[in-house]
Amino acid sequence: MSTAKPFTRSACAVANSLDVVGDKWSLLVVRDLLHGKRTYGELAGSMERIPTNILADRLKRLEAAGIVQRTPYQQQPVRYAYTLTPKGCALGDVLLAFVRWGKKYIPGTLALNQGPASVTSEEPKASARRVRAKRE
Amino acid sequence: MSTAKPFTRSACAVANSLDVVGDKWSLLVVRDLLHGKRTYGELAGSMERIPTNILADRLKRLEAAGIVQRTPYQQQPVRYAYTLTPKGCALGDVLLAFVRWGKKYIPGTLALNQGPASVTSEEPKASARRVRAKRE
DNA sequence: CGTCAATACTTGCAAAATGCAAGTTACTAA
DNA sequence: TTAGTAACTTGCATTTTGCAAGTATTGACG
Repeated sequence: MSTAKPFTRSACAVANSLDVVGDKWSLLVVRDLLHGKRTYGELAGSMERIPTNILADRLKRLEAAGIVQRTPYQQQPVRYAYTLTPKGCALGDVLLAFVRWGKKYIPGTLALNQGPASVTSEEPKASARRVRAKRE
Repeated sequence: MSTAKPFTRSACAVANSLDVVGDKWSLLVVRDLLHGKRTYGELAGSMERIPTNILADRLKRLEAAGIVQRTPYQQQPVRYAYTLTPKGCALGDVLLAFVRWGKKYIPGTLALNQGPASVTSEEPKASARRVRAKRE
């Protein structure tokens, strides 16, 4: 029978979660995505200065894991917007736990507007939009 | 003025939390400590087979971060027991968030008795105790 | 006394991940 | 044609991981 046991280490939920987002950058990308950032440039520029090759790699992994979704928002020069899937949004609880713990036990740290309001639907304004505004 | 800004990346609570426990093993050690494991051998043997050098390193880091506490429980051959500080216990909420997320979104995973009951005060029985049992 | 066994770590070294800088591709405005 | 922006990719040096084996301490056994 198909025993279906692709677990790297064990069946522990914690261990397997860490195999997906247990590194120093993945959850920061998810955090920024929750905050409303959507393009590669926004993620690369605004964060804690994640190296661009790491960002590209994390986005690929997170997409493969079904946590982020990549959709083209423009055709001519194909540009992609990254958004969280329900699975990715659910990581907000983990983020929130980290925020609470960090704020309480690491003096000086603070939460950057961890509100659910920032996940509203806006278009990737400015940047690439500016281009075709003049054309018509 | 003493601006006190020892932050590696930013003042974000998430980023700083990840700088402390944002790797694949640290939280698993905390998990096992929450489950009642206390000695180096128990941690090394029972887990998802953490390499022993990594375990030693993580215990040092977690101790330096004020998350675990190392206390001798025996003098002759000095043996240490590792326990969680309040700061370390508080990571239980983060673990719990991971468990919930993992169980929901990673099929097949499960929580290993994540009960707070296991943190009661027992002695590091067996192991080193067996030795002097025969003496009397 | 010599050897074995157990606990708790270290050390060596190959393999993988990370981080910085620079390059590439696509396309458009001037 | 030149310059500029967005989105990546590539090279390479440094760091971290992981596996295996070794070390140190002490009691047990013969």
